[in-house]
Amino acid sequence: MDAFYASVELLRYPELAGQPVVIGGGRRHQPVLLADGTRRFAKLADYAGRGVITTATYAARDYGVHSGMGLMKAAALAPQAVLLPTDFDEYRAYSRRFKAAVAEVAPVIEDRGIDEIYIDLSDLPGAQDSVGHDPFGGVRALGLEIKNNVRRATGLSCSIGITPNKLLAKIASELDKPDGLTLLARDDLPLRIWPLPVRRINGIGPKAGAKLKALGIDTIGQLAAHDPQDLVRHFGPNIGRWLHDAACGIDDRPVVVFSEPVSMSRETTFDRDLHARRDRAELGRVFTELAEAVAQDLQRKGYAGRTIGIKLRFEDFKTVTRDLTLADAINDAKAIRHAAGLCLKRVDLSRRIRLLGVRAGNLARSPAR
DNA sequence: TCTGGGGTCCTAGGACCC
DNA sequence: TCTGGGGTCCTAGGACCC
Repeated sequence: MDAFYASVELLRYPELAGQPVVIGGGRRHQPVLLADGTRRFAKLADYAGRGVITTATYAARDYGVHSGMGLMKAAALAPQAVLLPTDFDEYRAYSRRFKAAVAEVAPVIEDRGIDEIYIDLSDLPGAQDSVGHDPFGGVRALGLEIKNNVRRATGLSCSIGITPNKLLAKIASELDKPDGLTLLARDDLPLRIWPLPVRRINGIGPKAGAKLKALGIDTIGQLAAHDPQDLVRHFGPNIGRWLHDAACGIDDRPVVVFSEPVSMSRETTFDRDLHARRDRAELGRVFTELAEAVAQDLQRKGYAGRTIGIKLRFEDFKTVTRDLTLADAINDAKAIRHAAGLCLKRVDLSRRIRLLGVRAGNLARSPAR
């Protein structure tokens, strides 16, 4: 989906169309409905806190702001941009709608979070057809049908890449954003994929990107031309081989239509860093709330966790985790809080705490309450 | 003006067992 | 006193993604 959260907000506030809009932060900057029927929106410049951008409209991105950027930093770049609070319930509702609209056309879908999916078109009637002189006319028609269905159901645009595998589809879907439809065959690799920077490969993040750059590898083509043995030397056998395969467009991962969850967690960043002793009461209260939230999530979805863990981030941004595996899976708030408390005892709390989280892993199905 | 929240997967060392 | 090879489970941290 294109700029998903921002696009959903534009449906609600159409007067913001074309303007730089940024989504992020807490509840404190709701739009206010004025007596004359217009709305007053918060500006990025008004923000104070530790939030980050979850999504920015394309107009806002022109100012150099992007998702993940701290709102205070973004305010320096685009002070007049409109700031809206994140409304996950609304985005989840639109997420369900767009996925249902796709499923009407192509039901083999892999969920990749709230605004992304992989679709397997290979067994769909017409997928292999050519239309006129276009050998890929069949899949192009399918792509257009999916886009139309999504727009009809949600009013939103999406971008689609149709290729022989998931790796290439992900890259192709981003080549023509927004409202794109990009078709790519194996033969297109040298011309369309190899000139792109290695970071476009899903799975090459900041660390691997920097390491490749240090080796003189900037583009996917350079990665494909590089000696695989040398990549194995620098990245280990698994990542080394994967890097080279990916650059050559090789990817045989199937579209996975269902997978069991592995863990469920809740975490929160405090408005100010808390001290284990001086802020003991507040810390304890939040800790209990997080345990209760995890318990609720588990119960609502019908799971219990045998491993309970905590996460702390300190004022210097160093992050530690501790976990504890029990004899039996639990999803009761009191039991989770107790196990998490045992974990907390194993952490040195001399630094001030920025973030606290509670996690349940090793999940097993449990009757929903 | 530093850096959210919810996830997955991988690695590596140690305990423990046969 | 010094020593095998294979396996599983647990814990902690880190890279990466949406």
